[in-house]
Amino acid sequence: MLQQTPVDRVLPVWQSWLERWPSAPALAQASQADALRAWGRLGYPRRAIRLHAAARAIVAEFAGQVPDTYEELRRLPGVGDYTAAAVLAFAFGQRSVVLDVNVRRVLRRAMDGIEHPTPATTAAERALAESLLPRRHDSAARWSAAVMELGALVCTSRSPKCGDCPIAQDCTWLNAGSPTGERPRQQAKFTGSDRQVRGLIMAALRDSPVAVQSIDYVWPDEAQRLRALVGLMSDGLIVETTKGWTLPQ
DNA sequence: CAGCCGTGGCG
DNA sequence: TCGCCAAGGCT
Repeated sequence: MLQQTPVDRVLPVWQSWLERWPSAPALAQASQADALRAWGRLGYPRRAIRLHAAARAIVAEFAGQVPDTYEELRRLPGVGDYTAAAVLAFAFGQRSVVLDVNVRRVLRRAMDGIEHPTPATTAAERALAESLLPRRHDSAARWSAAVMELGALVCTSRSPKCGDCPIAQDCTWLNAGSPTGERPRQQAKFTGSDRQVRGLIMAALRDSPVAVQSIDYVWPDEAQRLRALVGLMSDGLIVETTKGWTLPQ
């Protein structure tokens, strides 16, 4: 849920989700449609499908127990480098290099003196993080949590609160006068995009099925609407039934 | 590797 | 108002 989504927005959904499905086997028994509805408006609904699929994989391949190795975690749908590393550190207390956008930004500024990290994680960056990570396992997980928090609350992308920063004296970027760097990546416009159309379709189907001949009220442009429907279908987020378009059961 | 995938709050 | 950006992952 936290992938590309602020903690404050995730928290209420996460709580009700775990109340309803407190374990992987519990989630595995739910329908995809129920998972998608419980996901609500968190965004990127493919994550809900992947989380649900991961729960079923955990049941099928790991006897219902979340695996505790990097390789096994990475086999689960929706689990990439960051998520696998985070689960190892924060759920299992292992020493793993957790490189999310917050950690990357803090290290970039403090150590390299550059405002923004590159779009993709580099080998040098990984080596640096590894060299800074405490050797003790419990200290390592605590360090990662602390740096992530520092990046999320103080060393933010826009208007960082350097006055509140505990490592301000040692920050290369701040000591260099906080030079403006290049933007990491520009995000495509959302209004009028296929993403918006997909979101509108998903929002409608979370409430109830929509008859095939009635779906055009969601978005007038037929070509774009069709593109969104085909995409959502191929992503396994919607299906066409006798009742019309619905969430997958 | 670049492009794509939601949503909402904030400056 | 509107662009920026958020505990990434996948193709």
